Amino acid sequence: MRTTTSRGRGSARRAFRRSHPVRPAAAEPRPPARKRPTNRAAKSEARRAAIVQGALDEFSARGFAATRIDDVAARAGVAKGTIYLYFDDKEALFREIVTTMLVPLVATLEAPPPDVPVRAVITRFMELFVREIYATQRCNVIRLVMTEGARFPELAEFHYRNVVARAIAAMRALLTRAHERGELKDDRLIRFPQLIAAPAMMAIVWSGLFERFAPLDVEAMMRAHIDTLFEGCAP
Amino acid sequence: MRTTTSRGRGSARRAFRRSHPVRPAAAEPRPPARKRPTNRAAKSEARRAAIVQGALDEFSARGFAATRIDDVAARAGVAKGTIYLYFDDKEALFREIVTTMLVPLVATLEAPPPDVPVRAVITRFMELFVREIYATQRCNVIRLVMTEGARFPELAEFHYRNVVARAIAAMRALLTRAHERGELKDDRLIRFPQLIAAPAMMAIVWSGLFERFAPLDVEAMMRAHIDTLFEGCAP
DNA sequence: TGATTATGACTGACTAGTCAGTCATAATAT
DNA sequence: ATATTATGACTGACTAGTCAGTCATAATCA
Repeated sequence: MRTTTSRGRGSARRAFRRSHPVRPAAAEPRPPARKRPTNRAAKSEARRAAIVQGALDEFSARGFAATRIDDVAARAGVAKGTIYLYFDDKEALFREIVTTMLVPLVATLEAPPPDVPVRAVITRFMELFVREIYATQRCNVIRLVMTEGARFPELAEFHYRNVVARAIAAMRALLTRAHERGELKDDRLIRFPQLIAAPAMMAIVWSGLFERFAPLDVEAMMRAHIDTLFEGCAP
Repeated sequence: MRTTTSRGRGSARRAFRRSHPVRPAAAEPRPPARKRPTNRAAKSEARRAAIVQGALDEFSARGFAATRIDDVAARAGVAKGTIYLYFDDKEALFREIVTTMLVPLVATLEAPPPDVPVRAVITRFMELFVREIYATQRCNVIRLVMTEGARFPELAEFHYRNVVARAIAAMRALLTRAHERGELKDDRLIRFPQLIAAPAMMAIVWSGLFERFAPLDVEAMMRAHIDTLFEGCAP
């Protein structure tokens, strides 16, 4: 089935420019604003969005390998061939989803966090996680990265460099300042910021596997996590 | 491709009994020790083991959907048809692996833990995790459950009931006794024992996705985790 | 303005290939 | 001798990706 790194020898090269635009509007060599420059372009953008949404739904429900392009097309209300006008192949479509859904979110983490107590900042992060990730489709996207990432090394690497590494760097900066201010007793969390995010990941995995018969109160767990993180459990 | 819940309409029913034995050796109605009571049975058991091992390798490397039975057969040094003598279908083979590799381990957790300080017990658990799971093939099996579980609801449920639920129950019992002994300041961990295991899961996911270019010192992270768990990070 | 031509987005039947599972035949043990 | 176990060529179901052709819309002309 050629699951990984597929590239049918003569794949839709034609579609490449469309598939990786730098936002077409800006890059064009000036078609000097004739009439409505929109109708065609607008429709195109809408179709593209429909395809991405359809693909996200299907990938979320079935995973990469088991998703049929025909089903994505049906969901997007589009013919199969149309998808190949917008995306090179199944894998490119998959990458697009992951990229567009997750990368923008990192900016939030990197925004210079106010010098309020770390605990307050981390508490806000956790609220953000619950509201903007756990409760949204982004949760599915992250789950997809975790479940399919091992089979798509470039995707995993891209995700690491553009999401994980940046998030960790931001977190480290924050923690380091807090440490200097004397808000942390040592550098444990600075060395392993993963410890802060681990329960969030646990929540995503848990909900994907066990939610049906063992629901989890994620908000409460996150609160318990933060309490533990700062106060510990020893009396 | 019929990834999920596949069952070619007329699948190898013949093989069912063989595929779910209660360990043939024990259950047999006494074949009263002729000469070598072994040759046939032993060979059979060896083949079975070879198949399971081959399947584990392939599934670990490629995931369920992308694994070809032909490759499993090749790896096991066996013809394709032979696999269907031992297992009903691809899914049964997959289940077998998960079951036999993980279930036995739970017993260790359930063994009445000595009434030493919780911290010591949990430290031992973490060492056990690193030595018996993280550093072994079991790590791949758990990763498989996490990555494929969502597409195999029965598998996820089986795994929950036979591994996760039992581990959590054992952990809760342990924590409750510790709480009564005054070793915990409140019931946070009792309500969310997931918080104890979260970094272990993080380690498994991380190693699967990012190990290549961002290795993680799991032992050190686990030590940091335990320190945090009990002492917290506030000065 | 309205008629005519050009464009390229869209379609879906089709190709080329994959792979789980079967079964007639062969090998082997008792 | 014959029951059991193993083999691997084969089948049939299924799907990613292609491409020749259609048609709504845009551009151009009269």
